[in-house]
Amino acid sequence: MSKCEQCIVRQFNSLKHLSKDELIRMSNCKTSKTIKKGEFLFNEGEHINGVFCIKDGVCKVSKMSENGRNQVVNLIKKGDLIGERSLISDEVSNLNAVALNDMEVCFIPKDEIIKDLEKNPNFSMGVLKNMANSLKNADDIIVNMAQKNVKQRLAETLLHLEAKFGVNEDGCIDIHLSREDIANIIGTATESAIRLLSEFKKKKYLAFKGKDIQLLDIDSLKNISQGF
Amino acid sequence: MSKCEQCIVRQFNSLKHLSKDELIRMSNCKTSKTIKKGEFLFNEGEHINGVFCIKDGVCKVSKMSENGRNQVVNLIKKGDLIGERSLISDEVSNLNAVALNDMEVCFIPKDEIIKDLEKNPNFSMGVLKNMANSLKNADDIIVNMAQKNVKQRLAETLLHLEAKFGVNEDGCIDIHLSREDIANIIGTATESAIRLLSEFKKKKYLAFKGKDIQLLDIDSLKNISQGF
DNA sequence: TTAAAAATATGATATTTGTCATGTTTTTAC
DNA sequence: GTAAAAACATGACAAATATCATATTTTTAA
Repeated sequence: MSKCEQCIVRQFNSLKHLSKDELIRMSNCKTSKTIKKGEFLFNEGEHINGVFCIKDGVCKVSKMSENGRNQVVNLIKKGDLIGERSLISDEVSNLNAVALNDMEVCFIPKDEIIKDLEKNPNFSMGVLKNMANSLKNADDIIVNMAQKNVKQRLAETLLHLEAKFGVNEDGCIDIHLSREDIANIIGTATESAIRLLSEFKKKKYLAFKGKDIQLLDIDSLKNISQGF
Repeated sequence: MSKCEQCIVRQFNSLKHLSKDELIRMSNCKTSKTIKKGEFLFNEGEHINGVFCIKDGVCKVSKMSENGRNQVVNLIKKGDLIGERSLISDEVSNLNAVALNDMEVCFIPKDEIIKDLEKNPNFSMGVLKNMANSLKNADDIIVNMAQKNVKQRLAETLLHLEAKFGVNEDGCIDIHLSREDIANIIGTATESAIRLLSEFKKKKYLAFKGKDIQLLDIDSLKNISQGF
């Protein structure tokens, strides 16, 4: 089993604040898992009791609305931690997480990390900073959901996805999402998302390569996202 | 000037984890302020550099959307802390806060609190728990904004307001919000909010007393909020 | 490879919501 | 107390979006 103290992935999240000793202890109690595309990391209503550190792959974090539709609230990628909230509150998860492609993750049990959180102020400040940042993002998303129309949100989301996942050798946004996933991110019907993507394609703001999306006219998309 | 160690308000927020010594030091560097209805606690783009502890009154926390409309993301009341994020990141505020009625607040400078955060694990865990909770709420709001229609969101918001602020001697929700405020919470046009409130009134789900709102048929409102 | 299933696409239509106009009521400031 | 401003209210209409139907393409699994 790989060793946390030698793992580069931890450099990208709050685990970078842990000392070598703390990492060695963590290594001894963590478990590594492979999660296949489409499988769950965890489900709404489950006790997570630990933190997942994503070594590779991407998962979507979503929640069922009372209307019976699924809303994607976050995409988590290599280097991210997920489940930090389970460390802090004893409640069951309010979200579920599904792998969008094959993933390599490590699971670190809650009990182990809690000690570090209490003894290592650098680490707890790191976790706090991370949460503060997530909270700020969440506020921005709330404002966008509440105040922007579907077209604006689609443009915004496409720009955001390209910024977060970069482009592959084809120039396409380097993550494969179904049209339904995209609709569930922006909070609209799948048909509406498809229609608007077609419109954007017709206007040459983007192109489809296979099912992936290449952004062609960033400026226009920015303008649309801002309501011009 | 009143003393933090004798102030009951702190029992309602993470400051309850501070020791007597820490509170005495805090007392010596805090400032008390009276904020009149309609005045700002802070504005988008400002460096806050500290935390406000609300001794009395209510403020709305909002953010301008790129569309030029105001979105209320939170209501903060007696006992709450606001500005915790400023402790953790050095960025300017992304939100602004306006008093909805006359307020009594204490301002505690960042430098003072940072020390406690690093030295008192109970306190930092308390702040973490608080943030974790806010984050969970934010996720719920995102899902509601994205998946519920305006009528559902209005019903949901009315129930939420009554749960948070209780009812006064008239049986009305004990907070005065303008129709515009309500519209800015649910993310709709003021006219739409007014129209739906009138509809709810006509159907006897609620009544107006003066400008305040009394919920009459909680069950129906719950059903509406859930899409029935 | 091939049939079945899932995803994508698009039209037609109904519903929801926003916008503009206008009038009334309430609040504010002098 | 009164005039002006703000808040509330409602109608008419336009725009945005959801829903349902159906066809095509792509993916999956045997």
